[in-house]
Amino acid sequence: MSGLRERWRLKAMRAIQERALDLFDERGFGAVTIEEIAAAAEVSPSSVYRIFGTKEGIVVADEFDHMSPETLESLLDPADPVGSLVRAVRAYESSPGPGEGPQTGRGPWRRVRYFFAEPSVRMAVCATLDRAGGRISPLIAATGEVSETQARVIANALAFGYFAALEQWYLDGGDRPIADYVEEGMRPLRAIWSTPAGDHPEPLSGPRSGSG
Amino acid sequence: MSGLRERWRLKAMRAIQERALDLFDERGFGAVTIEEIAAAAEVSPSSVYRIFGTKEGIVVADEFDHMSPETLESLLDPADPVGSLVRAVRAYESSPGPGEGPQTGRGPWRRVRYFFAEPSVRMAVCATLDRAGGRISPLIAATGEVSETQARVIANALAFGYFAALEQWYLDGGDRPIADYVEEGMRPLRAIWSTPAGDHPEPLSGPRSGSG
DNA sequence: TCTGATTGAGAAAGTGACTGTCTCCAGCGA
DNA sequence: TCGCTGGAGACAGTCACTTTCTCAATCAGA
Repeated sequence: MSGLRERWRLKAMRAIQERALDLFDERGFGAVTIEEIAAAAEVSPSSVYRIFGTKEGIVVADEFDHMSPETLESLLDPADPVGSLVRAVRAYESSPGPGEGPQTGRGPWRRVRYFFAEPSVRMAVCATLDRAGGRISPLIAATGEVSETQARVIANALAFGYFAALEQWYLDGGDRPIADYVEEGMRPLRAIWSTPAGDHPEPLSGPRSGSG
Repeated sequence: MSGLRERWRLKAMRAIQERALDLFDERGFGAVTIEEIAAAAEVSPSSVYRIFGTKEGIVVADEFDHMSPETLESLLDPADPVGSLVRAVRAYESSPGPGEGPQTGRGPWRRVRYFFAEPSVRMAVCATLDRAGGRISPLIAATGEVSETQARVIANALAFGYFAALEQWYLDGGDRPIADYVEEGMRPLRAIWSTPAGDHPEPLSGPRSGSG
């Protein structure tokens, strides 16, 4: 396993991201072309597109998109999605190396700045979250506690609630754990699960409902 | 008031949207160029960009973006955001002319198909909802019932919850009132407001909290 | 180790969305 | 009626992204 080709790809991926962020930090996202990034990373522009799809993809590098359904399922407890999200964020946050501050240049959080500073990147992040919601909702629906529509609503609330918390973290300067923001910000959502299940579903059925 | 220039702009706007949707329906979103749309609407490509900004903008035509802060504030009751959203949707739905089915070609809902069928349009819709969330959240925060982060989370839950309901409506074929989907889908979110206020806030404060 | 099939990187040309800039005319206020 | 101005059109340029082709390197089988 792990053929040379895979290795090359991984190496190129890192190189492109690092060099691209260097250039972005230096001259701004919009002022850097894919061609320049490719040159700096010593790969061809084609490879950049093969690996990341879009310019924004270099920054977003959708982790959720590449997460296997099994991993996602094992990560998300449908009975306590907020809690599992908080735990996941906390685990992720403490993994690379503690003490390395947010905007200290390095670290995986250097990217996050562009999530909120660059409109097109923000848009790409929203698209990623949207896809994440689409993957989460069936897991929520599988519990049978809520209708399909409600599962979608809840899944989106989770995905974009996380985003909201992340933005607040960013706006505050990024020097507190993100997980704290997620936990605090999403506390109201927990009321959903502390409500008797029977109070939610009542799926669409019966006569065509009110305003016809 | 209502100078000729305004008139021209409105007329052009309608023409562009109508003709563009005709072309999209006929040959697909991706296969139609701005130049063709401009020609069909008898305006210059520059005007298309001046009016809609992007190709996707022709379809999305962000109503929320152009809503004045006052209108938004009068529309949204921070004490019952879900309820006011449902009411707004119901009002909007019954306004143009009842009985005109969704995918019967005409009607304002012809556009919605592209929200979900065309990825780039979907992305633009997400961006619009994201901006809507950004405008809603201060209204939620103004109540003082929740922290700023929580207000952001809730605002996003509302905006993208609406989107989720709309998608379900679309997937079901679009022959029931959207408001029904919104009402049913967002029912769990109402639990947020039926929870004693004091249970939510507890804003970030005190010692730098848990994991440091 | 050699051989053939396959995969994937690079090269290059093309497309079209979007951005400036300029000109000019028509609408608006005096 | 007469400037003034804002906005529409024309146009050239940029660059993200696509498509296609070629070729080298990798991997499977003998």
